[in-house]
Amino acid sequence: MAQVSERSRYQSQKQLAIRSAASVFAEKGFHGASTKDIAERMGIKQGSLYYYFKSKEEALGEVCLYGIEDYVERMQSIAARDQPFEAKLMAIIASHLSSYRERNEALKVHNDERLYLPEDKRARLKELGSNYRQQLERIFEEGARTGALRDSVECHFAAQAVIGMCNGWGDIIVREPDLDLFGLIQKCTDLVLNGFIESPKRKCDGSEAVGNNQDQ
Amino acid sequence: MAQVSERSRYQSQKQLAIRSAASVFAEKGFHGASTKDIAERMGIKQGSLYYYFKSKEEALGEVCLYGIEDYVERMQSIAARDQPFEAKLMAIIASHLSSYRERNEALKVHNDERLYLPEDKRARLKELGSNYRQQLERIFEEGARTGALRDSVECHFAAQAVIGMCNGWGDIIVREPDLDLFGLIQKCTDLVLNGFIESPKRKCDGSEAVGNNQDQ
DNA sequence: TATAAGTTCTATAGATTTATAGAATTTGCG
DNA sequence: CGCAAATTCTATAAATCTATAGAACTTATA
Repeated sequence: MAQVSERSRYQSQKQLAIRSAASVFAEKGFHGASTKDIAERMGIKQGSLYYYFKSKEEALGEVCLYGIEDYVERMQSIAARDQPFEAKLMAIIASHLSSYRERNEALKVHNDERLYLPEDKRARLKELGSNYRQQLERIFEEGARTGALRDSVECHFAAQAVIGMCNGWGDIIVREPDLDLFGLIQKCTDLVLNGFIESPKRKCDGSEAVGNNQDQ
Repeated sequence: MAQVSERSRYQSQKQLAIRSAASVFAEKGFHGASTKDIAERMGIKQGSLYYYFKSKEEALGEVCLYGIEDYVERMQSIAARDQPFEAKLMAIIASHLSSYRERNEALKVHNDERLYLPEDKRARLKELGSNYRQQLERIFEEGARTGALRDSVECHFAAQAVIGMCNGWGDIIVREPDLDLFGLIQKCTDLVLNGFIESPKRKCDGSEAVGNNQDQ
């Protein structure tokens, strides 16, 4: 019956295995999750899981990689755009927060569980994470160059702060399915751009940049 | 009887047990840590640990409570002060970030591992966490009332955002002992107050630049 | 010193988990 | 159909890990 090739079945089952592992790891943590849990969520028996993963640790490695690869790809596509700073920032925040709502429990697993991988298996993840942060840093640097940012802003701090803030919302987004993601994206962007304080000299050009972009 | 002395030994050993558990849980996670690990860090044998904890889960509960109690106490003392909004905000950020550098691996454990406690054991933690957030919310509300904050600021969002951002720095602070904490505190406060954007010219009335676009 | 309470140790039952081997089943295809 | 490869299953060893029981050791004090 299956018209598709064997290779394709393997691929789709492997994908299912990775997603099942992501789901279980996100819920119970790496050490709290058993290979039986993962296999059951996938609909096969515990022993069969080893047809797709050499070890539980390898499963974690693949889940983390899957999660962060997607995350970095989005960043690259945003960074490459020809848009003003404010629009890029909002797109990045939108992409980051959205990935917690979408298929991507894998990103949460990467954030929370990657430290349980041995050093050598974490090298690639580090590279990708640094890449993400550096691209965000460069966006801030460009914003500073074009005069959109205050002179005092340190781009390394800024990038780390935005990433950290978004990661912080990740937990809440996952736990509260009814949360208004779009409103949250706007409020976060507004915070990062303008802060909370009342200022006598506030830029208030509402039409600019911020309302007109949506990322997936 | 010798109550004083023996009682005192029990107390100090129990405290040591809680800190050892906090340290091991912070490093390996609740499920990744064994009671043997905790006992060894404490300098006793695995079985002896059960003189101080009825179960591993109870140990987690006590660690989490220890961590967040301290955290909430600091918030209460700050909230009670008679200071302008900006000073309180900075004090809160300072307190939060400092606790990751100090004795308080317990706060990190609370943040990362408390979900592995059963519902009923988490009730008290929830209460304390809510208390913290509500007090911070009230500080923002007061800031709004006194005109220090923009009208459009939503205090619930603001409180959650500040907490999330600080938690995000927690991981980094723990991992990088040489990080300049005082500089970080200043930069975080500056971000929350002023944002990153250059704000030249125009002041505007109530209508906000970014906050008014809803319905997704 | 003798005693009793307090603290820690040893040993182990019982449960769970990872990973492997080989049998059994399913699938694609000539 | 009937073969061979791909996929999944069963069964299990070996290594955990939690929690308990009871023995042994410590300490304060009578």
